[in-house]
Amino acid sequence: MSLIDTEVMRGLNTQGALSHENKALLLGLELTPRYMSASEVLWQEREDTDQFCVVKEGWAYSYRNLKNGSKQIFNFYLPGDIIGIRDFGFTRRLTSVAMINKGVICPFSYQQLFELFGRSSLAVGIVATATRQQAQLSERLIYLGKYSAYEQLTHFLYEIYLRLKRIKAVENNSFFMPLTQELISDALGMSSVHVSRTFSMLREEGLVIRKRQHVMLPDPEALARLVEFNDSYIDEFLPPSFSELLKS
Amino acid sequence: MSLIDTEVMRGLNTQGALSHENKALLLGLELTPRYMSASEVLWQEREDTDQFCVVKEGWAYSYRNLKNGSKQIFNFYLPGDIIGIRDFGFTRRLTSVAMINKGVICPFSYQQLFELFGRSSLAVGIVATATRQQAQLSERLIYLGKYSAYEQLTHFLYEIYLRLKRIKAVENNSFFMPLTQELISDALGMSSVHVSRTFSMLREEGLVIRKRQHVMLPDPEALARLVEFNDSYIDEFLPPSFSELLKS
DNA sequence: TCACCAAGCTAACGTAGGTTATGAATTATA
DNA sequence: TATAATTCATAACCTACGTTAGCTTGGTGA
Repeated sequence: MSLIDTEVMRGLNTQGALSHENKALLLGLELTPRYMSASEVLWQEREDTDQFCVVKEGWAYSYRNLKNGSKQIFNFYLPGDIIGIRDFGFTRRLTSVAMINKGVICPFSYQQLFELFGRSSLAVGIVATATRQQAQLSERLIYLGKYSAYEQLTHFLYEIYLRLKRIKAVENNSFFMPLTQELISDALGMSSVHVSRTFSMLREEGLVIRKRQHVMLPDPEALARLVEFNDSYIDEFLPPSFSELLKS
Repeated sequence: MSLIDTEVMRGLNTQGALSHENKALLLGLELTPRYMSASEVLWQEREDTDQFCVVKEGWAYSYRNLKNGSKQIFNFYLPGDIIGIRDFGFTRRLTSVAMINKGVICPFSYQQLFELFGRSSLAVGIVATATRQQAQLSERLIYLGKYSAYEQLTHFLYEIYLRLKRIKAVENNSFFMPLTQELISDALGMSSVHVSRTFSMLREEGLVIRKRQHVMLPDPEALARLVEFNDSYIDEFLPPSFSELLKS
């Protein structure tokens, strides 16, 4: 998997926005795959930052261990996602990142990206990726602040569903989700007991059927209606002016 | 105020990182000031995106009105902050932005920025700004998720204090903060009643003295210790490699 | 100076969700 | 196949915070 296969670049590409030159630059970034075992740590908070990673297989997550013993998860990374943009512009990692299940990641250095910046307009793609991730976090912020656990979990599941659908990892409204309820609770800022309770509610209502790591949403749109999902931050293409720039 | 006077660019500048050429480019962005009255709206959610703004005077905030009638505030913008980076890469605004008190803002178009991208390495500065804002949000996420209202408010006040100190708006541990308790409650995701309760606690403990829009923190470091404040996302300079790039 | 209104304080009461605990189901390891 | 370790479900109890309400304070304008 090369950088061109990541979410944003793929989006650019399908719009025919990338010039041959820019494509060549992206493909030129040699991405040597690294095989990761489950719960293997990519990096720890406060380590020096020197690289991004593209997830090729498996799921990963960024988190911070808090002084009170609990853990806050910021983001889950699915295949095609770029990890580490958050730390771009800082000398040290702001969060730790670890694999959830086993998988494959492809690291590439900041240095390589700098060289791109100097030679091409691809920077906008990176900026766009960064803002997209920020937008995802912002949506989470809303649900943390103002909605009940029921609505939070609904929103979370629907977001995962949409992201997996984008990478063709949903079949018959079913998908593989290697998350324990404890991981979910760390992401949503609630207790794992309450995650369980809330899953029970969703199950009784027939909205979510879950068997371990296998999730089925009989009627995904019903979930979306429950939370009035704002999917522009996931689905939207780049504005036309971006495409123009990238063709040059 | 030109773009060069914004937080990140100022940081770059004081490190001697900006080449003459890049400085000239930044200064060339004519920023015509616009005088804003209190609670005037800069833009609404879903409007077309076409510009950033630099806050010259006054405070502003980004927010979204929720279907349940409440409001979630994402960010407060102080003088020197750039508003609108969040929307860069999207065709429509993700949040509304309004002034809190009266002030002055300087808009500049995305188009102008694109031209910079094509001609210089300044993109890294923008990326860095975007990631810094993201980092701020991430910290808020932690406090929303895992900490009590007391700790949240403490963290919030200390963050404002630090940001104001950076722009020399703190004197004798005192500063001007034009926020009502209701605005704070919308930002922290709690009720305004509970914000008041929590302020009372902080007052009784002698940690925060507040008279309307005037705040004094007799011992700021005491607050920092309470929340183990991670200030790297506010204070840290850019990594050396960025500076190198920007000199060219 | 008075009237008005927004902002803030405090109290009383209700509830969503935290905590602790126990047991069942599932997976991993020997 | 037995044993241990996770993961999940459900119950009982508790608390931080939301909600509603009534009062005080301070700023603003005629």
